[in-house]
Amino acid sequence: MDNQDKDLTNEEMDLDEETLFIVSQTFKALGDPTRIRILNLLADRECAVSEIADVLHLSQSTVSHQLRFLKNLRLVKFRRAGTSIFYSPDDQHVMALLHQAIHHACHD
Amino acid sequence: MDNQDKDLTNEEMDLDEETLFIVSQTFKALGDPTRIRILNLLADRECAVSEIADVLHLSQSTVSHQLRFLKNLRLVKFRRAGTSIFYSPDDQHVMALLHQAIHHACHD
DNA sequence: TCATTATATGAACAATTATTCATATTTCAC
DNA sequence: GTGAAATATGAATAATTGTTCATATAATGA
Repeated sequence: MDNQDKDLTNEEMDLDEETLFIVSQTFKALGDPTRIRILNLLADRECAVSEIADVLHLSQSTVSHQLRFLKNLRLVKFRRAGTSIFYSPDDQHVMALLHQAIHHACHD
Repeated sequence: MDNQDKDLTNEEMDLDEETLFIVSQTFKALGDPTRIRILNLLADRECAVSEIADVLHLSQSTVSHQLRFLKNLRLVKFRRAGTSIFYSPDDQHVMALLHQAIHHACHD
């Protein structure tokens, strides 16, 4: 029996390559403490790069690199305001996953 | 203002180190295609190591290594039956995260 | 006990990744 | 335009990680 032979939802069968890629990329994005801290901060409020660096005690370069990572996956968006660039979350699904995981880690 | 000064839920503030570690470890576990495929299979049914290897076309060693990884994080449990060892999921929260992510990847 | 089957483990290797340092780019005020 | 401030980028490095190969351990049946 292969994937085409069932009309159930796909989730109990072997995943196609694209889905597998998207899912693993998404979780990989959330699998680093620095990115978790950045997203968790942005969940609270839109922040400029330097602000993130200050609040989280990270170098400007580190923050910028990680924001590029998150931007490439469309997990954050940004707007320019003068010389500053303000970042905010751009994927409610992923933010929900993060929120859930934090909640479970805190309460279990 | 530091973390003790608010009585809101913690999730909008900087995370303590332990929570950060647990959350990032959890997502790291889900951040690899092989582990995702294994967990997704186990979500459907309890499986022996060799069965996982066969179904997913992976080497016995790879499966065993990844199961150890998942076992260390208490994401799977196992029972022995003769010379076989059957694995199954052991963390409903993490399985829920995986299920959600797959669902979103498939439907968005 | 011995051979067989199933699983686990350790070392080695290639690949990926997070951070740092130095420097480039962009915008604005003057 | 020039200088200053904010952000982005590239190269280099150290650390982590996933797989493979070879071998060890454990349970079974004869």
